[in-house]
Amino acid sequence: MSKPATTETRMEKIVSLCKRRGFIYQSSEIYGGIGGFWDYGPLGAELKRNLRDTWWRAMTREREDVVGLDATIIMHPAIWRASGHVDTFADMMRECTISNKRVRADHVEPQSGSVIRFTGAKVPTPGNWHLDRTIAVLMKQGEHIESFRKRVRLLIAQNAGAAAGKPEEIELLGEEKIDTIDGSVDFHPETGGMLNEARPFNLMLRTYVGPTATENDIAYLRPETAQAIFAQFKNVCDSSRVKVPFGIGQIGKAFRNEVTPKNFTFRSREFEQMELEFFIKPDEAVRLIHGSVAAWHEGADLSEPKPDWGWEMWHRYWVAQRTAYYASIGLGLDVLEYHWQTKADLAHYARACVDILYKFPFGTDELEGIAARGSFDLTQHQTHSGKQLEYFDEELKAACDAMNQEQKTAFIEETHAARTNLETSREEITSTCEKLFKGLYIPHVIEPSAGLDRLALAILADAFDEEEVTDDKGKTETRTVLHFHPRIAPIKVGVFPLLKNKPELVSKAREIVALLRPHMSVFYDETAAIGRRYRRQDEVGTPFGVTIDFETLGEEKPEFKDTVTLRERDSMEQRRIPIAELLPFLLSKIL
RNA sequence: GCGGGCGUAACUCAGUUGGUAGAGUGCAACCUUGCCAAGGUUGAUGUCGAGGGUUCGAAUCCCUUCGCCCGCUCCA
Repeated sequence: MSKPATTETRMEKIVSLCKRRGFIYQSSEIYGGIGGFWDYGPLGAELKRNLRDTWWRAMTREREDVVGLDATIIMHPAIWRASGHVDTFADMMRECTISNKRVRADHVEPQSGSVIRFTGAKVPTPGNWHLDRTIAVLMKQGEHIESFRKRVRLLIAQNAGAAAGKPEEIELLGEEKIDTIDGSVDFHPETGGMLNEARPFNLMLRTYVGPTATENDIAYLRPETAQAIFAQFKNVCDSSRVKVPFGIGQIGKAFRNEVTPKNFTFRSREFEQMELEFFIKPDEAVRLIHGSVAAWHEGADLSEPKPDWGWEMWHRYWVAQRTAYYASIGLGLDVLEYHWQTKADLAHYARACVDILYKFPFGTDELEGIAARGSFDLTQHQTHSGKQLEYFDEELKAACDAMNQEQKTAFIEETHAARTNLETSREEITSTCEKLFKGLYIPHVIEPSAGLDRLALAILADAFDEEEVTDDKGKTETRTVLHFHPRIAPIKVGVFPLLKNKPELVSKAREIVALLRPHMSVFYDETAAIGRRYRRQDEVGTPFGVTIDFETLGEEKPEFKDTVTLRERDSMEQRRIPIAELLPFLLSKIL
């Protein structure tokens, strides 16, 4: 579509910049591209690596209570049956033959009414649009024939798009009642259109393990990284001397056969997740050890974990931790939103889930979900694998050993009275309590799960800016700049000799590059005028520029010998700094 | 998957009734240049998304296909 540059949207400008400067390319572009897959170019690779590193550092290295894991993408298919992904990601779906609206084959409610067949439809006016296939629609019991016809016209119009024009202009052809049905599941519950044959609809990408590639060899590319953590929970416990509460963090690729990849890299078929599964004591265990469970209230102190925290405090704690993380890379509360899922939104096993959303140019959408998942996942894997995944808590055991039988009986009664799920039987509760008395439980889990590619996109969108800059001569122009936080900027510093045809300047600049290179990504540029070189770096978000001029060499003003001009990207201000102070200064900004 | 829009240089886009493709920006080289996209000279880059068809001749017309955007749909 031809349109003036001024109407190019912010998102289009970002996509264009990403391509032009080497942040993000379409995958397989020279072969026409492949939908839902994106490659990171030289600068994008640096940006993404920096983001990955900040997460890993904040979530594992800087904490005593989190360890890392790097698991395979392809795992035993049974994992995905235990997790529920095979069932919910592989439904048999049927589509309405008029509207293409999709429903799960096993979720169609039986309906009754008259089946009306039309041999086609047409619009007599200019476009000469026509539908020349037979369609069958259910006229529901009690539906008036005229409102039914109106509904069918609307249905056809919606599906045909602009070509068919207004619904009221559509002329239905060859109307005929062909059947009366009772309790049929062959018509779409909303549209009444006849459904096609059920087809498998699988959101997990498949492959085959082994050379024979038979039905028995099917494996899946993981649709999330979390399950590997649960599957290796026992190994980590047995080999790492970790004690609940503790977490296992992982960064890795995941794959989903999205129906509609969209919004640039936001919804991709291959993407990278950064997930933490943080295992905590069940509230009952906390209560046994400490006599009570700290309840969350507005303004509660979440700065340091406390031994008497229950799941809700831990959940809030991780929301606060993750918020602090986003602030540390430049995403403050002004660009984030929080969506607390309601009881109705929640998956049946989840106790709470908050989405952290970023205000993307195309809409506010999810960066991360922080879910309190109870003991669902480990319990599923214990059941399906037959392996004991309970954790032995010495502290709990010691606390229970100090209780007498009366106290234990009272505890069981309290627990039964406080149960949230009324389907849980007294026997189950008693059995769980007896386990607790022995120090055994399946840990509960808090799961902060973030999308690395979405974060990279948010960072790009947030950093992108077009500033109106007025120079000394009063000339106004647009400066395109990416305001990356120095910590995550792909290039930390640009080094420029003021003039490239003066060998002393060039060799001094090369010395400074050699000085900085071991510590950070440095970009050396000697071409074109100095102003242009600054602007080039602005456009890729380099926070600092260092210029070597004749003062650096000690000419004219000896007091400036071995100082350089340091130019700051956001303010465009310059100051002189001794070369000896350059490295410590830059390191203080990027670490 | 359905409907609509679009696909020409690295980017943003022109391209007349079908006659062998252009601009601006960017990039490279040189000259000039003392600090915010300076000036000058020169230069490189296109299977016109891909495949097929019509035609003496296709960026242009037709068919198929792929990709991107929007809406629907889907969405742990």
